[in-house]
Amino acid sequence: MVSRKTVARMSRYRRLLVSLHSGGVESIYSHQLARHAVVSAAQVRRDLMVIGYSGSPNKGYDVEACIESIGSFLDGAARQEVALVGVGNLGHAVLTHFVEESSSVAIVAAFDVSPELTDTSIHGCRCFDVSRMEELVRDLGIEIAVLAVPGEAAQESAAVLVRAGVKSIISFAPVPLHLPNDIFVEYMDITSALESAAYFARLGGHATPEGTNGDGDIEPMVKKLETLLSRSQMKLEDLAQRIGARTVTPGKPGGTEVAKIYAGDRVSDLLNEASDKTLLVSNLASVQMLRVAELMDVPGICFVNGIEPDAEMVEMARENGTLLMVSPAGVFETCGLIYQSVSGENRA
Amino acid sequence: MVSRKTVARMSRYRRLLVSLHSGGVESIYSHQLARHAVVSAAQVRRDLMVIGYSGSPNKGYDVEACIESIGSFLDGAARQEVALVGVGNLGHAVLTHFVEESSSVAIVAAFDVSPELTDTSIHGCRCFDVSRMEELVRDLGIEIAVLAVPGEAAQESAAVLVRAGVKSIISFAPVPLHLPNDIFVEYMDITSALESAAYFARLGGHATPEGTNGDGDIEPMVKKLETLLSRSQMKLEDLAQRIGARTVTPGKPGGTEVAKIYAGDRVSDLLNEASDKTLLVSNLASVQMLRVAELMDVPGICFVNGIEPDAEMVEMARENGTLLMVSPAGVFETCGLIYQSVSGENRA
DNA sequence: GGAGAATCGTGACGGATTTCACAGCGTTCG
DNA sequence: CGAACGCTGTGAAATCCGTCACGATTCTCC
Repeated sequence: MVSRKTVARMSRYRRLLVSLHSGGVESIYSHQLARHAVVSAAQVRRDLMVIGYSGSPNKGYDVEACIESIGSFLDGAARQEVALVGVGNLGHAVLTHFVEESSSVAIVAAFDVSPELTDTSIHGCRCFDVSRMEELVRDLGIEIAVLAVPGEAAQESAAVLVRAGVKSIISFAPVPLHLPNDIFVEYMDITSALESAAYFARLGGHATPEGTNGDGDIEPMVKKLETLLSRSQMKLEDLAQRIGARTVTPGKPGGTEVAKIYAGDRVSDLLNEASDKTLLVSNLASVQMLRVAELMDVPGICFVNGIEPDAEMVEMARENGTLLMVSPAGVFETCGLIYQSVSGENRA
Repeated sequence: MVSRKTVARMSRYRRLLVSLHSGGVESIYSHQLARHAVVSAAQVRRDLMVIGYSGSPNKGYDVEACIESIGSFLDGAARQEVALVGVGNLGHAVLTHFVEESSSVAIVAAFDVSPELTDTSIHGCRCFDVSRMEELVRDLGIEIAVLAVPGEAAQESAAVLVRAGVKSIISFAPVPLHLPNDIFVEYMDITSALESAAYFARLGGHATPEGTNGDGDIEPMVKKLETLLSRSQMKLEDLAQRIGARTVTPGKPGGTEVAKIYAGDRVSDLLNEASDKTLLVSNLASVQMLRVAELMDVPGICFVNGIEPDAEMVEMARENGTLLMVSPAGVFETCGLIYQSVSGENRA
């Protein structure tokens, strides 16, 4: 019996893998996937073990095959159809979420009490009056429902759905549902989530001691950071996002991995240290820096303190295919953020 | 250190207690609250122990004091303010959810990229351009944020929020967030939830063996059901909802507890068995039944198979203050549902 | 007043889930 | 060609969480 949490992680893995695959990634190691999914590497390996997919020790997991494998575990033979109950704001939001998804689950019918919605079509999904719900759900053989109705109506709607043959319910209503215990219920309780969030916000740092990062050993810090960076398969663009920097000019198409960070503007050091996988962090937005960057094939530069490069530099960077980003923080903070972003991350 | 799940349950308890309190309930036993919250009685007691609230062995927990106590645990000294990022359908839905809530958390500002939303007010919440987010969040000292933006924008928004001092984030985006690990993140991932739901729907009954219901002993079945019913403090109206029956005439104001079920139409038995806390389940919609009901002070009758009482009966029932409901299912199914509803319930 | 029944509080226990740690194995480099 | 490296797969340990079971307490009813 595979647990609820494991299944949820599978879904997450698949989404990440699909995204990576479309980005051209062919194979991936457990710790890389772990980083993307924000879980531990051991967790990834164990989860993939559960579904019986094996990677190779030297190439890691084949992304395509792994997606396939998760698919055969998560998805049924036929596409599974979902009913949506309650077409208010939340219902609309849920529908919007799923128009693009060509996944193996699809919302095929919506129900609401409001007469003006009846027989309209929203994002390609037909809306019926709630009085026809039981009949339709039963006849269509729908076994999954999303409950987006007010709390008062939730229990009753759920009871009707279950009677019509629904096996799984996702409820946004802030009330516990009383249902037979072979019905799967997933609560998405915003109120409760907010109150929890408030509690933990007030509590302040409940930081898990960053400690040894699961697998790997602890190395001298510099070495470690480099290793982590190169392992993380992190693209310049990702990094920019993670530290909240704004990208001014795009880098080379397809993105570039970053394996090293150099902070400073000492050209001599730079000439020694920089490589084609180095991100330059500098508070000196001069053409000079760009020239050095081009010389050393440095793929990206991050200016700090919110310093904007002038038009000439932007032009030059664009021509060279050098990625320029601007971080509002200072050198120290920027480096700190990057470090944190790579080494000490929140694990769900 | 109190766990995430416990905190979430606290929130749930409080909401239920508040609702019960406004319904006139003064005190409550652990197993009653447990039933409402769909958890085990032991769980309730342990949770309340955590926050240091003590009930009395004979009266159970004082509802008002308990609400108070949970409040002092969950809520901070000052009201905590929340920022909403992304004012699409989902954002609207979240705002709607919270207009009525006069709780200790409040959404005070919303942010969106869309210029036409800027400086509008939605449900009394001012909407700003996202460019001012960092500044405003920092200046207002907001530490909690709800992230209702598309997946692509989630990581960047989160980074900005954290830089502005946010400690807790609730994210609806279907991507894991890479953040320092002293930031609390609660994911409300609809996609993942749906895929899990699909998986478990297909899997069919993963029923937890209903087993001994936590505390109490196992008694002969009839006795047990009665005990459970009387313990459950279940009102006729609740029961109707839970089995998906439609209420035709209301019962006595304030509702009536139901402690016993009698199914059948043998008047002689009925005269022996029925009490003022019995629900009659019958497939015979005759005036005769109503007379007996009145005679025995039976508070409610449930007709099965969707049989509608005629106008005369409805009139009579209304006069007598007898609650009439109609269940679409047969006697067997209705009884089964009630039984299930009382004894074997899904526990989240 | 004492027996009985019901409840709460809590230490002990057990199951589930995650992490640790290491064997096994292909790859790379000297 | 052998040694070192880095990864996967997995048994074992650790941790978290919920349940059980029982003593303590209070009320009710002879």
